[in-house]
Amino acid sequence: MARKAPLTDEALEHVARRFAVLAEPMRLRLLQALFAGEMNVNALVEETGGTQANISRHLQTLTQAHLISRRKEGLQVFYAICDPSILKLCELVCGSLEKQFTKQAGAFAR
Amino acid sequence: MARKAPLTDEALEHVARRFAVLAEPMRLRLLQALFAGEMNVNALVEETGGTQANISRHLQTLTQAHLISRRKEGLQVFYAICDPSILKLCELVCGSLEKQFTKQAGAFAR
DNA sequence: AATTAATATGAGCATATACTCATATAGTTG
DNA sequence: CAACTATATGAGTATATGCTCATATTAATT
Repeated sequence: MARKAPLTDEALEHVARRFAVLAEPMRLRLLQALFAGEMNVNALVEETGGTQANISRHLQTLTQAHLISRRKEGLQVFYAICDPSILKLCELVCGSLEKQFTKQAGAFAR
Repeated sequence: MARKAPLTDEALEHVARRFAVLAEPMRLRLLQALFAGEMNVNALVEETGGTQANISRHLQTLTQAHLISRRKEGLQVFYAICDPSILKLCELVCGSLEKQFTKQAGAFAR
């Protein structure tokens, strides 16, 4: 966030939208699968255990947010992570949550 | 995100929840105000231009997520950021969006 | 051209949550 | 204790979005 000037309302909405896109477990599962590399829809369906229709919708959401790229090859469509910040974002959150839970656990430890 | 083992479903839900808490412009505005330091509810109401009831609810959400701390002093309640990762998260997203928009703008430039 | 395979999408339902208004609670002061 | 101030919360409404089922689209194959 700005160290100097505050963000405009429009900028805040964009930031919020970015966080909202990441706020679905199924989409995180898709991203997690894609961290290993490019995959097509069917592979993602199998990997995540979701339905084809639902996965397709989530992939659309991620694509429109420019978090993943779409490459068509014959009948298949391959998706891949195209925003390098995603991994860092997830790692930051995981680290923060881990610390938080550890601290809470410590309140009981003796 | 895990470089080795994938996150469990429960962990993914926690991560998604953390992102969801950050996915509201008004909450981001509150956090932005709090980056400058501890503030009470009334000050935050004035700073953000929201209603008292709404701000109070958002502060509750942020508190329950352990992103901000709550300190009561007489009639007033002071809130402060207590999770250092928030600033980095917001900066990462802003940087990513900025790069994205710059790139899109470049498609038109000549 | 007809069939098959991979992916996308329209429609409808269910749920979550942001917002408002009114009121409750907690603490202070006369 | 009564009046006041700061904050929280119950109830209700509106909107957004995730999910599913069925079907559409696109591309390959025979």
